Amino acid sequence: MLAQPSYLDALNPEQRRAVEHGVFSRESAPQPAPAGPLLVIAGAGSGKTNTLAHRVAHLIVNGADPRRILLMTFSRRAAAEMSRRVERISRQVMGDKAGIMTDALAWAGTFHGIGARLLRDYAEQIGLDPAFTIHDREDSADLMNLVRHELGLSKTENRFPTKGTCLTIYSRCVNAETDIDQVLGANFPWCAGWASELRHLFEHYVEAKQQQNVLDYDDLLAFWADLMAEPTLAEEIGARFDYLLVDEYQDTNSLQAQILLAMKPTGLGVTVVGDDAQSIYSFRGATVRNILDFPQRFAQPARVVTLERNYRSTQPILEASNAVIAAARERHAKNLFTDKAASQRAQLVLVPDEAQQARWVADQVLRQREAGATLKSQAVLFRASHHSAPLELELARRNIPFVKFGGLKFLEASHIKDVMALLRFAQNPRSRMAGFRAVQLVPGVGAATATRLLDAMSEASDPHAALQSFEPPAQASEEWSQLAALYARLNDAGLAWPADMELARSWYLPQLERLHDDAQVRKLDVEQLARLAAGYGSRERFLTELTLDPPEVTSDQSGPPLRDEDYLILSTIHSAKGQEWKAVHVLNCVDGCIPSDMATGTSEEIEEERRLLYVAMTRAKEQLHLIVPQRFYVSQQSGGGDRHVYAGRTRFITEAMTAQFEQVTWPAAMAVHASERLPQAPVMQVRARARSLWK
DNA sequence: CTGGCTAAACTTTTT
DNA sequence: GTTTAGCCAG
Repeated sequence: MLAQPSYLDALNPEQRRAVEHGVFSRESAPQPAPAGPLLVIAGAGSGKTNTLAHRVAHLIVNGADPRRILLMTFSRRAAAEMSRRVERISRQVMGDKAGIMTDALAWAGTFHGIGARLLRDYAEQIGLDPAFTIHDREDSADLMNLVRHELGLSKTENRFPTKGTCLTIYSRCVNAETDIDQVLGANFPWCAGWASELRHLFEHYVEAKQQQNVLDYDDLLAFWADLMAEPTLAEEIGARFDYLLVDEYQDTNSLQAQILLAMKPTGLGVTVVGDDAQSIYSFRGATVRNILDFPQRFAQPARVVTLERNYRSTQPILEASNAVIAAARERHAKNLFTDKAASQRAQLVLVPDEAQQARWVADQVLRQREAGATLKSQAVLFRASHHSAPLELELARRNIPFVKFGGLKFLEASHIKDVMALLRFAQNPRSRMAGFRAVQLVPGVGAATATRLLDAMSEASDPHAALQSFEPPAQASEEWSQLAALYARLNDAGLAWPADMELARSWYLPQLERLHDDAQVRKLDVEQLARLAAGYGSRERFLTELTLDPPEVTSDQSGPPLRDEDYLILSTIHSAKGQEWKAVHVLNCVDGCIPSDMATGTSEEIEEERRLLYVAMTRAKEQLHLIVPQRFYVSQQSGGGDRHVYAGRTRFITEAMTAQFEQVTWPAAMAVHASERLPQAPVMQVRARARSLWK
């Protein structure tokens, strides 16, 4: 007989209720049928990840089959963290056997990643070729651009929306399951005049994807939903899992909710966890209605457990954060409380400009380290990736190591995309996007020759043979034959990954030298990619998983710091979700940055920006600094040249709320000066400009 | 037809 | 500051 399991002792009563919901402690498997649906509303820092991990571990310890647990998280990073914790908890009870059990927790990943796996399994049954490759956002945008050109939409009299905007609109329609007119009206009013052209464009975009046997991110969800719309398949797939758990449910969209319901129509075995106050992905179609309406989606309504005890932050930090979110227009009452008393309030730091902000942060970070805090226990958060640019310079100047999350990714560098295109084209010869990029690497081959080749390949029953027999222009023939030889070898069934990568790399390096002045730096990235490749089992897995879960760190630096080295964390607020640090610095807490001047169109957008600030603030355990640079250097405005503008403190911290903060002015000498100069209302001109772009 | 050039437009958050 | 459309010489 199992004793009262001690791993549950550390949980508070609400957490415990969530963990134990419907789980019967018994010595041996199997568990009885899973219980009804469970919704956990988990406030910031309330031990959400820990609770979910305990629930999974508790299920496994009590006989649930880990191979039949589907665990969906927001990123693969979160999935890995969850698996790690589940194993640690299980180990307390099961000893070494726990490792084997949790290794079997094979279905942990993102909605998109799980979708890709299921679609490959069931491809043939829904008319897909299982060799499909997956387009990342850039590939999707490029394909959209191609179609846009083919339809003559790039030279309309009034400017047609850019490829990125088109893709965003398309994606929104798919993810929110909404008609294009509605999406345009609600989110892209300046494009409303283009509705019929866009519809036409999307029709051809979908056609192009299908011809090329590629799926974009949206397809992974949409086709999964389609798969579940077929009753026999839905039955079969749903029955593969006893338990279905979803983290960060507030950031799922209606398509994801539909998939969830189709997987488990009764709600038996379903657990979702989230916090409506931390919903920050509506730009991606996420809707907070998913979590609010969840209890009523099933015949047997979900049990709701609310976690309000905060284990992360000190009382003053929590009070300041609560004050910010209390001003939200719509708020689902939750009162976070903590035992962690502290005398130090959150700081509101006034600095003259962004350069001084960078200096202040660097000083502060070093001071904390002197006081014993590692760099890794500190983070600098910001709204937009480029906000950290001056700080990155300052850190580099002072030799303070850092790692940046969010923003431009490793995979977006052109030389990395080149290598990926070479491999993707080998994997999927129907992919015009990959082929178009890959073959133009041959000197003397441009867009016209590439198109001629791709046309020949798409008409041929054997595209590989068509490539081999293609006749390039005379001046390219010698280099071409080398590329053709490369593809002959890449298609050899006997080739064992990662040998493909080696072949592609050795063919590509001479091209790299020819194309780029800074070939040496780029070469290091290509080598990094080759090292990464060795960690995957096959070419298909490498391409799929890298696309769905790209390395998060930028590679501009001389390479990511070594694992055991100490480094400061720089992150966009979005990428900071679910994380926590001892000390948090939030850059640019001014109107125009938070809220972003790109997101002040509707009150919904503004509310989301407020939640974004709340998410940033609630990452802090002991120290929180919101920095307010007063002067910005703005360049290239339509109105006339570069100039300085004065920015006001973010509107989300009202005058009344400033009592929650210790106000600091730096350097001290500017204190008097600053209070005279600080305008009450925001005066950044960029907002008007941004709006006028679309008028 | 390719590839180098200039002029002009654009600039959030991410699976 | 960065990407893209368009032009033109070879």
